[in-house]
Amino acid sequence: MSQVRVRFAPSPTGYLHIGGVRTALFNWLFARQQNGIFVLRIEDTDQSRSTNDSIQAILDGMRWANLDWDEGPFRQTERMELYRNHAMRLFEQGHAYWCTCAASDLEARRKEAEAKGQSPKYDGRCRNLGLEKPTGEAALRFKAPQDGQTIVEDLIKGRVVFDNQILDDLIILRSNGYPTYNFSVVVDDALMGITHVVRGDDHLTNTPRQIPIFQALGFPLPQFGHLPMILGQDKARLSKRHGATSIMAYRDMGYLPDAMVNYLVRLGWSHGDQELFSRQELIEKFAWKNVQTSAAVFNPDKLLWLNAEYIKTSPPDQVAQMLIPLLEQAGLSTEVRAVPIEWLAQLVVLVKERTKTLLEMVHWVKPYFGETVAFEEEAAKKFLTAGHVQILTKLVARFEAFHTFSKQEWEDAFKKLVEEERIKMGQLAQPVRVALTGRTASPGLFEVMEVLGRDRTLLRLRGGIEQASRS
RNA sequence: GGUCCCAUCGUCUAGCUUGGCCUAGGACGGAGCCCUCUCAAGGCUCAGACACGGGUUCAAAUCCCGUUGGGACCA
Repeated sequence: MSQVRVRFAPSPTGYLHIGGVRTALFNWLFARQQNGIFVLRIEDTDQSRSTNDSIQAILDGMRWANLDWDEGPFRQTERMELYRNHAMRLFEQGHAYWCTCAASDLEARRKEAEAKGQSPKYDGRCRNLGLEKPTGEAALRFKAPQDGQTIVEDLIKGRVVFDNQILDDLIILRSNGYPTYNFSVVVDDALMGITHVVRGDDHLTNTPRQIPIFQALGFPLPQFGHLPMILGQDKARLSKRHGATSIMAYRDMGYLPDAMVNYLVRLGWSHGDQELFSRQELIEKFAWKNVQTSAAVFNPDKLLWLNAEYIKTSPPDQVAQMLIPLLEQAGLSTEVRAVPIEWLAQLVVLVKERTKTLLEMVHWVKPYFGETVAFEEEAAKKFLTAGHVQILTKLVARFEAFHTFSKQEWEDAFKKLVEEERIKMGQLAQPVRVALTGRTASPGLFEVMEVLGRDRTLLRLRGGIEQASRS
C-alpha cells in the first residue's frame, strides 16, 4: 500500500473561512492517522480575485488551528508551464481539440438550446474540424467521452453514477492561455501524487468531468471523498450574513483553537455519543464511514459551550499565554508585563468557570490588576453605604491581626464575625466583594483575597470603607 | 431546465451496513429543582424527532419504490 497523500487546496479570495478549515481538518486528520503527507496548495489561477493578503490569511489560519502541512504551500500560478504542457499533450494524443467558437456565439447557442428545452452543453461544432494551429482566438477543449458511465466510489457518499452523455467538452485551456479549474486540479492532484481527493460536496458533480481527464493523461485515479456543506441558521450555505465565518475572527473573539477544531470535526463526524476529543483521540478515532452525508447547520451556541469546556480543562498556563495578547489589546500592557505568568495562570484558575471566551475572561480578570479598583457605580451605591462602615471596619481589624494571608484562617475569622454580629453571610460578603473587585459578581471571596494577597486585600477594604463613609 | 447529493428532537448527532435489544439514546440550547457569600460552574428532572405515502416482512427509523422539501453543479 502506497503512502497516503492528501491535500487542502483553497482559493485565496478573502479570508480563510470555517468551512475551509473543516475540509482541511478532515484531510489533516486522515494524513496524521495514516502517517501520510498533507499538502497545502493555493489555487490562485483566478488572478483577478487572488491576493497575497488572502494567501497570508490562509497560512495564518492554518497555523492558528495547528494544522501543519508537510509540503507546500504550492501556488498554481507558479505551475503554468505544467498545465500548458499537459494540455498540449492531450491535444497531440487526440484527446483535445482547438475550438474557435466565439464566446458570444456560444452564449447565443446556449440560450437557444435552453429555449428549446435542450441541455445547454457545447454542441461539439469544432470537435472534428481537426484544427491544427489556429491563428486567431482559440481555446483547447477536452474530448469528453459521450457514452457509458462514470462511476465514483466516494469515501463518504458511496457509489455515485453519472451518465457520460451529460459530459460537456470542457475547455481546458482558455484562449488567453490560462488553464481552467477542472483541468489544473487534475494536473496538480496527479502530479502531486494525491491518493485521496477530499473536498466539499459542491465538487461532487465536477468529479465525473475530472475522471476522464485523469484517464486521458494516463494517471491513476485517486479516491474521492465529498464532505457535506456547512449551513447557516436559515439552512442556506454559510456566509457572512450569518455572522463571523473567518477563522481568525474566532481567534479574536477569544476562542481556543482546540475548541474550534473539536467543534468543527463534530459537525459532520461522530464517534458514538462522545463530544470531547483530544487531538490524539481524533487522529486515532477518525474514520470516513462515520462522516455524515448530509449538510450541517453551524451552531454558535454549541461552539461557545465547547470553548467554555476547553477553558475549564486546558492547562491554566497555556490559557494564560493565549490571554496575554487580548489583555494587551484591552490596554493592560504595562500591568501584564509587571506580573509573572504564574500569577496570570492563577487568575485563569480564579475565573475560568465563569467565562466562555478569552474575551470574557479579560473582563473578569481586569479588577485584579493594579493596587486599587474602580467601583461600579450601582454596586457602590448599594453595598458601600454609611451603614456598612462599621462592619467593614471590624472586619479589617480582624484581618489586620494576621501577618500573612491564610485562606482558611481568614475565612474562619470572617464567618466568626458574621456569627457574632448575627447577620447573614451575604450581608457582609457583598460589601466586601464590591470593596475588593468593584463589582457585585465575582469568584469566591477568599479565592479573590488569595490572588490579591494580604496587603492589597486590606488596602482595598480600607478603600471600600472610605467610599462608604463618603456616601 | 438538466444531472447529482441529502432528509432522526429547534440545532449537532447515535441507531440504518448485518430489520426485532428503539414505548428512538447522547450533546447544545430551553424550562424547573438542588447546591450557594454574588455570578458562574456542577448535580438532578422535564418538554422535544424517525418529512410524507405506498410496498416487502411475523416485525421497518433501519430494506425497496414514489412524493414532497432542501442543497450543489452546469451555465
